[in-house]
Amino acid sequence: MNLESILVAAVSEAVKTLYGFDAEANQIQLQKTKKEFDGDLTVVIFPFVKAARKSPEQAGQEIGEFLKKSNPLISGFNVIKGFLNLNISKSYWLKTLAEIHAAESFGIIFADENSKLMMIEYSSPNTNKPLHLGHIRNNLLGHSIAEIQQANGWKVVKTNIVNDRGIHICKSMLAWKLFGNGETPESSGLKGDHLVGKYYVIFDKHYKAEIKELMENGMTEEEAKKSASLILEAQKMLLAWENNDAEVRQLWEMMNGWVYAGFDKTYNQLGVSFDKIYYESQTYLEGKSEVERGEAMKAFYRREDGSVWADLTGDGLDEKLLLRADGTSVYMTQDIGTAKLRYNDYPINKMVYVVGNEQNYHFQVLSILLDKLGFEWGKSLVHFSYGMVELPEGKMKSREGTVVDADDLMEEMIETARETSQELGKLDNCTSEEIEAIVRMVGLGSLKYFILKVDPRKNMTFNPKESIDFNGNTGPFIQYTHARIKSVLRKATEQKIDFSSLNNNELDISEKESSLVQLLNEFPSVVRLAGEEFSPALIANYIYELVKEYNQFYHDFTILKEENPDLKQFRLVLSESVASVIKTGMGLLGIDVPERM
RNA sequence: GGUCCUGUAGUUCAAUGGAUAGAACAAGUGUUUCCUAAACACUAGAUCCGGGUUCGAUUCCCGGCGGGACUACCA
Repeated sequence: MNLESILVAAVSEAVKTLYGFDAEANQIQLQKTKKEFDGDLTVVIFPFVKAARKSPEQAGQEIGEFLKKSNPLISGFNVIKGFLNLNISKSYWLKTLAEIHAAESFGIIFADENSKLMMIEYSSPNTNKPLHLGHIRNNLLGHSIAEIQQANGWKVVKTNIVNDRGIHICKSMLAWKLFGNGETPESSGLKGDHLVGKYYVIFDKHYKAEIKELMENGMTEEEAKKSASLILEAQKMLLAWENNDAEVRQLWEMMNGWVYAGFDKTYNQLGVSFDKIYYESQTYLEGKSEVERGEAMKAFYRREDGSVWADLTGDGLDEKLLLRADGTSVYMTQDIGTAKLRYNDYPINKMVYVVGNEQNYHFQVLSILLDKLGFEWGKSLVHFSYGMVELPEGKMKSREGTVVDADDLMEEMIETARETSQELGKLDNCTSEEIEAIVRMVGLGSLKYFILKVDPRKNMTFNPKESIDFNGNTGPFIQYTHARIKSVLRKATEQKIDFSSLNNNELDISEKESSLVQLLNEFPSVVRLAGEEFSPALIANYIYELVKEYNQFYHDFTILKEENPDLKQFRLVLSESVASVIKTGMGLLGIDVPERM
């Protein structure tokens, strides 16, 4: 039984004995004692004052006395207002640290054959332009959540749906065909995804010019948008693609090949990966046939022009297009097909889509459509909806060139890490390979932590003009602390000091030390909560707090020069445990920590 | 218009209905013969407005005001 449940039971017994009060579980509120007060854990007395018919102070005093007498874990207490602050015995914390230190993978639950399977979709890029900062948030969240769920005992399949077909792809293809003069990644020196993105922009430029011209000749904007030759050509291309036109398919394969090579580099740099990749081009036909099946079973209906729709007005929503009049598919069509294929391919217990909150409506609709098609799992899809990354001026707009490119940003962060390291002279004794590895770790660590420390549901702001900090609540701060601990441990090993376990369980350790053990002890429940809430931010904030506390300890106490060998050993064990939790926790965020920096 | 999200120091972020609303950055000041000063310490600074529920509300409810997203034969 853990400390909390022991105390809850003890408090329950206390109020029963003292006041004849049968407390319900949620009435016994145990919380961590705030820093400014003496104590480790605090019982909130207010729920009992009515039954006690005493002032909160008096009741707190009585309950405190009772607990202290009946429980050797409690070494003391004090009451302030309606709060009973309990001191937990030092020996308890020593025993706890020994357990933490001995644990194989503290805080982690491994999956076994009985574990349930969670499929997590993230990234889901379009193959018409390179990845940007918004995708970075998506990828980091998806990867981290997969790690966190795995640490909570789920079997996880990471998946990606590549939106490799559709009108937007045809736009890049058409522009390249018209204006590209055979340009390739090799001939241009451009990364493949950037090259294709360039033609997407070129399409848009020419398309806009054409619209403008048509409007000057008297068309309304709406008419012009529909009748511009470029868009008609792109639509024709999409139709040709769906009809397996050899030439279009060949162009498509070539350009997508460029993009995939580029994406692979970006994913690799970012440190994310997938167990199973689906391609829209391979799932949309399944979606189409599902839509047709839905039409046959009268879940959907066909309009006179041949387009197929779902009427969702009964669900409080609008009507939703599922197939265009020319028979081509839309985004929703393929998502239906992809979902079905996934459930065919895997025994999925929980399907999670990591997709931005701008698509809340889309997933609401998808869920209903799958349900209407008779899939019993339709309503159980989880849309993990995260907030947008905004610039100080507002949303990033690819057409206005305000996007922050993923490759550029990562490179900048690594360069900043390199400069900082040089200024501080931290890596003067390292080989160039080591330097490369460390500055990469630190640069990416700063970026990843910056993004993941924010509550995923909230929008966040990124200011490209102010580069991401390396001091304070940042990735490098945490990495630095880890490196410092490792440095001390290396020296201890050199000095042949044994810190493989604790020899003395009756040491008189300080408040700061016992509170560090207490904090370490919270790690498993933070991992549990992060899993339930789908929130890497909880892990990030926890690690920051741990590291901040540890740095105070490191500053105020000496480790290797401590004269009492048992105390020295305790501090080494404590330090090693902190380093281990930092490494594990940061690992759950997809952030590496260095041995030195 | 409709649906949904959101509003905390100058800025970026925290706070299972609990104590004097925490950090970081930016500003100012200090700490190094001592295990890595990418550290530590100190000073100053905030809950959009109005009601309600509660012993207690940043948190829950209602009404304003501000910001955002969605509401495409785009993805």
